[in-house]
Amino acid sequence: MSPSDPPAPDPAACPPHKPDPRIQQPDAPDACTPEGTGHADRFTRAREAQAQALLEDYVEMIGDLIEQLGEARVADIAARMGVAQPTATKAIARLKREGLATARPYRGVFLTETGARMADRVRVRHRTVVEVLVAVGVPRDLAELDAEGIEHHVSSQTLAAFQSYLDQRG
Amino acid sequence: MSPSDPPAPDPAACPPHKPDPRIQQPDAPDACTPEGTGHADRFTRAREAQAQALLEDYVEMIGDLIEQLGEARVADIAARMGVAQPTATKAIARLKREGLATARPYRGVFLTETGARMADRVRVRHRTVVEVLVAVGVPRDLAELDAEGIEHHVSSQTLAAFQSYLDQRG
DNA sequence: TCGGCAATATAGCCGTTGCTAACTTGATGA
DNA sequence: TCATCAAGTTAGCAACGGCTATATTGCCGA
Ligand SMILES: [Mn+2]
Ligand SMILES: [Mn+2]
Ligand SMILES: [Mn+2]
Ligand SMILES: [Mn+2]
Repeated sequence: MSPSDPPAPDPAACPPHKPDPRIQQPDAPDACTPEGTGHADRFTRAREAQAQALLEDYVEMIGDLIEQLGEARVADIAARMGVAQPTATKAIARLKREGLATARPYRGVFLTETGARMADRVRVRHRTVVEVLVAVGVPRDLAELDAEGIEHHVSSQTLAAFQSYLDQRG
Repeated sequence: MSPSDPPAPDPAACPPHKPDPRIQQPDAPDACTPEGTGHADRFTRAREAQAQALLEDYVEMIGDLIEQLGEARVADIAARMGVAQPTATKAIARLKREGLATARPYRGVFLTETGARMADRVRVRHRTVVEVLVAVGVPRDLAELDAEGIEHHVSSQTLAAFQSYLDQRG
């Protein structure tokens, strides 16, 4: 596993990189070929989830701000996200592009119907993730921290399993 | 929550954006000011975890490939990550920059001591996350998928809690 | 009313992570 | 031996998400 320790491949097991045009039917998964393990989709999936994460957090937070303060200002959004104001403005531009928010320049930011629905969904999921973490023994403060990243990778089916788990253990 | 529904802020509760130079001591958390809630660190933390995610996945996978095939080739890395070869090459360049891997051009990729240690740590964490998900009722296939993203946001303390949970419930 | 200032927007930089197209290299087999 | 061609690299593009510096706007109080 170190550069000075060149690997000793077992030549009998998995001859690497000798394209063997013999009996291979092209769509049969080959145990000796990395593609055969089908791990790639996992990473693609995780990347897609991550691409949504920023939108989800902004939308949830804008919903919170409107609820708590009556409006969502760029300065407040930026402060809560821990970014500079132009960064928040740029993110809001993306929210608008994706139909999740609207904004009147130099005024507040508002959620569309779609955005508001996403905010609610994300808020529920966030709370459920925290509760599951607490239920398995994570201190609540820490659960709150870790959940902020974890939540975006919890699929709806996994979320359903979480809810069952919490219900059934009262 | 919609643009046509301008918020009705409770003016008595939290007068927004009137900088009130009165009795405020500057470092006292203000309940009416979003910064006072101290949520920003959470997101900063999640962003930092995410910045590590790519490195962690590559390092783990390179370790797997060396173990399984005796060597880690760019083509195999790219295939398993579900990206194009130049994307893998670029990621490997970052691994080298960060002291996690070395590579002989046109030959294989190798892990440094640091990289190998990270690979082991990440592999253990990945398995633990999957086992916790399974333990709370997530089907194993799905647990494997979701864990690929979740793992990177599980802090070492949360991981310790996960391990205790798994131990204590046999 | 209107000048000043705080909030917001814009411009432009950087690094990361994808991609495709084109070039280089080196291993293989005839 | 050496031509071929798969594997790898390089070049260059785009989108995203940070940032700072600067321009703009609109709100409030004098
Ligand atoms: Mn989050
Ligand atoms: Mn959240
Ligand atoms: Mn992962
Ligand atoms: Mn993993």
